[in-house]
Amino acid sequence: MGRTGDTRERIVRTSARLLLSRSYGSVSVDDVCTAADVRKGSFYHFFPSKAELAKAVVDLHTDALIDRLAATSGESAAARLHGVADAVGAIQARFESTFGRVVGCPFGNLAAELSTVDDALRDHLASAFARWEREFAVICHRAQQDGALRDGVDPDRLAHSLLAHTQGQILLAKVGGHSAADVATTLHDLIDVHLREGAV
Amino acid sequence: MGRTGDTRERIVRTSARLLLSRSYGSVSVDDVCTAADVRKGSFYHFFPSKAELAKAVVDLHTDALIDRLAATSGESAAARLHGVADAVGAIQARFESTFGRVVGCPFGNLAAELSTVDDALRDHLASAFARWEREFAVICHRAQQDGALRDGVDPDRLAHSLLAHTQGQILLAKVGGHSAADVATTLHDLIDVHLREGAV
DNA sequence: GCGCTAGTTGACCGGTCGGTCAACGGAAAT
DNA sequence: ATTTCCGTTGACCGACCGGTCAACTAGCGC
Repeated sequence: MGRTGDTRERIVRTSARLLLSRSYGSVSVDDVCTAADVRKGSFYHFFPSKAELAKAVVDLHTDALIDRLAATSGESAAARLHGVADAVGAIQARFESTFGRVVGCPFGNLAAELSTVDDALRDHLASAFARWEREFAVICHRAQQDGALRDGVDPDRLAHSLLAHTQGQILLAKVGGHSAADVATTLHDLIDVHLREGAV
Repeated sequence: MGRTGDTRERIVRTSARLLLSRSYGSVSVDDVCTAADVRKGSFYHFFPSKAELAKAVVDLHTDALIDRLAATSGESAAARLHGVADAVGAIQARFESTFGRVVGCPFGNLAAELSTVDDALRDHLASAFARWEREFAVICHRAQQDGALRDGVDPDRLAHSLLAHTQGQILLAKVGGHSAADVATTLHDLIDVHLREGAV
């Protein structure tokens, strides 16, 4: 075996930061290399292309998100639903304090920019979103079993709706210059209208 | 005066098409010029920069959207609310048939990609979204006056929520390969949960 | 201590990027 | 008919893009 280092990880983490602060198109491989203090040859030793780097960044965020959702607990399913909104709010708040403003969702940003440009990356993002939605759906189904959902509310549709709302809300906050706290608030509102009155 | 032509308009319309089918970063000025059969010098006669072209494209879509919303009528405010969902669905369906798949919202795509990159463009998009949201809000307020809204539903928040939902739903359809019809359906669902039962 | 190999380096490449410019052309106003 | 000036043209620019490569180096297994 040859030597071992943290170069690859440094590249991914640095890219994650740069991709949040700007767009995929405006972040060059040279930018990444400079910021990560890595020579370009090393970059292409680990990644066959810039697009593959983007996938790695998506994976990084996916893992982080799943971890945080797993840590989200609450007595009732209804409370766990609100916990999801809190998790999203917390992540966005961290980004906001790091970059000084809402910079968007790591998945949503890449999805909007590259879904029509790179099919492989779109697939990758679709999988990430699907996984995310499945996590939501599990909680929504439990909420329904608990009788916390309003009549006629389909748990799968609610999960999808929740995800869409999250994406849209973050996007609007990003372009409108709103705060991460507002994102969480409107998310809580959406959950409330789907819950039976009095449910906790 | 010198001669007059449709060059500028041809540039804008061609760009609108290209920007929907791909991303801002992946569409070069040369691409636009080739597709519009315009020489680059002419392009820069009308637009000081590529970013200014993007603004013009945003304006084009804004006008089209406002026109369509104005044409949306219905007996009751509740029906007009659903008419908004239909309008969005119709626009997306047209894009879908043109490009063979859901390609995203013209505003949302640019907002996601460029909000963190170009401040002037972000402002421009923020104004477009604000105008859009105001149109929604008027209808939501009327619905409330008609007593069609569920108790505790704030019309302004509903308008914002509707916009966010639209954006998120379109984004998810784009990355997930869903159809424009699904977007409209989920939008109708969202409206229904905010309406008092039995309201039309 | 030696060989293997994963990791590193920096020079290099062709193409494309957004943008510039001086010269030219043609319709409208006089 | 001449002036005027918006519109048009195509050659041109330096910077930067993503990506390549041959030579080199340092650590692990032996």
